[in-house]
Amino acid sequence: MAAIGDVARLAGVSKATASRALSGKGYVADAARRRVESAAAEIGYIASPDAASLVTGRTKNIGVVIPFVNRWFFGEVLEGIERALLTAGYDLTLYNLSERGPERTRVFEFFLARKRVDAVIAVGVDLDESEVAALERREKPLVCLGGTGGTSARLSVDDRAVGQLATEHLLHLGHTRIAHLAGSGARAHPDSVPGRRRHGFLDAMGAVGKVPSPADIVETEMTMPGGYRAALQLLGHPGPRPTAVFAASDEVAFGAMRAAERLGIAVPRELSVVGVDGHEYAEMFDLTTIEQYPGEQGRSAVEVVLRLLGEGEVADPLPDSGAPMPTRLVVRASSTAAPR
Amino acid sequence: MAAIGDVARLAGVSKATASRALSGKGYVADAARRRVESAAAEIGYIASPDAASLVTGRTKNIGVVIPFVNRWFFGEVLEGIERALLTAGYDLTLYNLSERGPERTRVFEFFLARKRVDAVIAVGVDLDESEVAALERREKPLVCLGGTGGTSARLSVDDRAVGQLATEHLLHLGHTRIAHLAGSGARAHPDSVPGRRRHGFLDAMGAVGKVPSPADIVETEMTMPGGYRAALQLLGHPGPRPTAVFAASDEVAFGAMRAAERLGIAVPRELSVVGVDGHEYAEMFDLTTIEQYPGEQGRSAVEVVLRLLGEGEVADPLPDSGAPMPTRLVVRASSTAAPR
DNA sequence: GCTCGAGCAGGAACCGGTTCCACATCGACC
DNA sequence: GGTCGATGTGGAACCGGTTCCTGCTCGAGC
Repeated sequence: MAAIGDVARLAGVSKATASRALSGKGYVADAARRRVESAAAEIGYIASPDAASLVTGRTKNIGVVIPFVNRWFFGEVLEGIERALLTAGYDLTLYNLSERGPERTRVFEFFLARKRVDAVIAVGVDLDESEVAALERREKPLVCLGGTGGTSARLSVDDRAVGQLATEHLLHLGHTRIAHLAGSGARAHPDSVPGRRRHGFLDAMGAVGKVPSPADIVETEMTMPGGYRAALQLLGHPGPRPTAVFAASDEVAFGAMRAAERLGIAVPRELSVVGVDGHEYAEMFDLTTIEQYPGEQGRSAVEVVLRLLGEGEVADPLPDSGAPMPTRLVVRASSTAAPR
Repeated sequence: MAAIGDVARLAGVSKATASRALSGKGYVADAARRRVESAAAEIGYIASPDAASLVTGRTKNIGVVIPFVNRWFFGEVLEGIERALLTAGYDLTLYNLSERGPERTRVFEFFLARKRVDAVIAVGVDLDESEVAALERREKPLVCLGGTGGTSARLSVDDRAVGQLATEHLLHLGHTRIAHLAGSGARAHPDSVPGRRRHGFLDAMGAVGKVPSPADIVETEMTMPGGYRAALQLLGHPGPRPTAVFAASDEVAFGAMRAAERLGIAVPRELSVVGVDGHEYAEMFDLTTIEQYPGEQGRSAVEVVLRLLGEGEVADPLPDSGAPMPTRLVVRASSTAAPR
């Protein structure tokens, strides 16, 4: 394989000059630069990132830790991150981790601690102190998107407000008994995403003097089958039922709609359903939802990471770092309506 | 940051011995090995992969090219690959590429051609010669999972047989007019996955002397909304309709079922639907499907890659390299039934 | 005419490992 | 007792870049 020494020799300059010519840093005469460039092209020279990393300490590679790739929100975030990194000339190393365990420890202590990545983006991960410490010890910038833990840069939507808004929408329609299909751990971890959404739900209910019965808050895995099972449990028994459901995600909402159909409950005539995400299927299911823009969120996370690494114009204004990411309520009449 | 020289000094040995002790290669006295190990632990030494790669030429990093992360099949494959690589101590660098274009060229010519990855796994990508050549030039092993192009290692299910089996199932039930919701490009690219499934469909129909009318084969994006729109087009008009549909994927099938519901067509009484994939939602939707096991497929791809890289026991028998990956027909009575 | 700094180029050190080679020791075997 | 192979160790070269430092040229300014 061609090395930079070969290019230099062919161009009749030293390695130092060839390096400067190709990287564009430092003084190089135009003529020399052109000779180096054409020499490089001629022998198909491609620089070894390893050698460069070794001396510069930069790898142009970002580690991304994400618990699922196959849930819509996470998949979209990942795609957004990937695209943004690629256009910035960065690689993305993927670590697909969910539950705590030896594997997860190994990734933080070993894989991420090596010199391989310049920084880490953690999406929807609840980090504990030791994990954050492992990164800090190696001075790796960390950007968190959703999830909890990690002190430095953090991006997220205001999940409490999201839960509140969704619930208020149902209240405005005149519903009085509203149930919540919450994500698992919502009660146990009030700071987690499901916890915050549940909190918003309770706030909105409390504001109009309602205290939901415990049976009207069901926790479930945030997937379609999870929503399906939870909704069967919530709606499947005889006797009075809630007339509206706030589902912690669109996928849960789809499952709930499917369960309602199975139970012969008409949506929205007998049951209103609202979700969260702006899932690409929401339109097809005619689901009222609070959209968030995961692809954009991923892109923003990359922006912040690059800024932390000192890339891009220093003059670039920081993106309102504190402010929550945008969301939008999208009402679709065939999933939410006034109660009978 | 601690370097191997520091470890060596602390242990009272040379760099060479420290390196041998830590890598386990070459002769090292037990006592020395223990001293080196405890010295390394004491100062929290972690080897720099860049330095090691520079001299060994191995990066312990595999590039994965995949067109979508947010479709079930691809997400599962990706998860399977990730897990298998992680346990083998490899990193995974993700390239999320679909359409041909300058970006895709850039990835093959530049990102993948550098020394950063030891090998490439391409999932569901139709590679052209120049792309394959770019990898061969750099002597990077390439394993393909689905998709077309690329001569070396290739894993896939027998998609023609899958299409045939699905269709035969419907024929056995007594259906005579069967439609096919095909993936886009099925007709134009007979070697692609959708093309092969369509081929199997036509074969099965042909074997009983039927030639489907062109209107009964609709091509669509292989997603739920795609299946929905295609099914509306197929079933939405007045007049006689097909009594069964073979959908090119489960997601398409879900969309079709949703469309049927919207049109007031009862499944399976008036319309049988069969899909392909074994999607995690298939059980909930009670969908008859031909399961394949994308997670397993990803794992197998990793196995092959590692073997090509000379990892693992040389004695390991090759996994029946030529044979197609397994599939299984799962009949669920509430999506397929005999016609009225 | 001299000084000074900008522009340009090359030699050499260096990043942090791995590996080749030379050398030393020691027990076994003839 | 001498030869041989297995075992163990260290010095030094090397992988392929980047960057520091030195030195040269040349035009501008005094």
